[in-house]
Amino acid sequence: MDHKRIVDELTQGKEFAKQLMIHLDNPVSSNEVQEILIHNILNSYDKSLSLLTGHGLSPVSHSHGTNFGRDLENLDHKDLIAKRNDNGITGKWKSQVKVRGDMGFEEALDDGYSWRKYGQKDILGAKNPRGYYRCAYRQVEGCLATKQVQKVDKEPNTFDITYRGSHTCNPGSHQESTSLSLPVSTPRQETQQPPQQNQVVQSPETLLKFQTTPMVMSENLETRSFHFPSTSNKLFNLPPVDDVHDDPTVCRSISNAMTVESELHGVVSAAAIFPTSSQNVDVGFRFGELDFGNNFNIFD
DNA sequence: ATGATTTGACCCGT
DNA sequence: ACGGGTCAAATCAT
Repeated sequence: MDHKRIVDELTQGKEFAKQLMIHLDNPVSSNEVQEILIHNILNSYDKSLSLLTGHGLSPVSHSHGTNFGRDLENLDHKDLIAKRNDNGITGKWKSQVKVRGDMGFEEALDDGYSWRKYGQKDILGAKNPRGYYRCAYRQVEGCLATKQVQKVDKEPNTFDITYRGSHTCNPGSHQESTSLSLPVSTPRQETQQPPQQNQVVQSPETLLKFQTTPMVMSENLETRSFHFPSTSNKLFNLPPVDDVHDDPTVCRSISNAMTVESELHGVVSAAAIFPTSSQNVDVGFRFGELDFGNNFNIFD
C-alpha cells in the first residue's frame, strides 16, 4: 500500500531529521555525515512525492544507492546500502545494508552498539554458522534488540547482518561515557589486539567517524530507528579461515525508537563486505549512513 | 573472581 | 519431524 509506504517514507525522513539534529548538536559530528543525513531527508521527500504522484520511481536518482554508496565510500571507505523489502509480511520490514571498505571484520561488523553473543547455529544450506547477539544492555535496560551475523557463503568478505527489534537502551546512560565503553567480543585465538572486553576504546575521532545513524522504520506506525553512533576502533587480524563466529560488535546507545512487539519487530539486514585483501586492516572504519529509503540489495 | 563466549540441549513454529 | 532461535552450564579470557 502506497499510503503505508508514504507514511513510512515520511517517518524515515523525520527520523533522519532527528538524527541531523543530534549531529548538529554534536561538536564532533562531521559535515559529511550531516550532508548525508540531509541527503537522506531529501531522499525521503522525493520518495514520498513520487509515491504520491503515482510514480514508482523516485525522480531523484541519487536515492538509488549507487551514488549514495559512492559518497559513503569516499567518506568512509565503506558503503552502506540499505534496502527495505516488505516480504509481504505485515508489520515487518527488512532492510539491508551493504558495508564495504578497508576495515577489518570487526570494524565492519561494528555498528556502534554493544552486543553480547548468546548463541551460534549452523544453518541449513549455509556453510557458515550464524551468530546470535543481543544488546549488551538487555539486562540493565531491558533492551530487546538482537542481531544475527552470518558470513555469506560465496563472498568470503561479506556478512549478512540482521537486526531485529529496537534498541531501547538509554542513549544517555552509556553514550556519554565516552563515547563508549564497548564490550567488544574478542576473538579468542586470534591476535594481538589490544584487550578489549568492556573497555573504553573510543577516541573522539572514532566517535566522529561513527556518529551516523542508520535507521529504519516499520511498515506500521512505529518508527524504528537504529543508531550506530560509534564503534570500536580495534585492530585485528582476520581469521585465516572461515570460521568467523566471532564478530565482536559493539553496542551503544540509541534512539529509543520503537516498541518491540512480538510480531512487530523491525528487522534490518546488513551485509558487510570487506576487501579480500584486508588481512590486518587498520581501523578507519566508520559506519557511514544508511539510506534506508530505497535501495537495492546487492546480495541476491 | 568476574564476565564473556562456546556449545549442546531445549523450545517453538511450521 | 525439522529448522531456527534461545537457554544455560561449561569454558575461556582478563
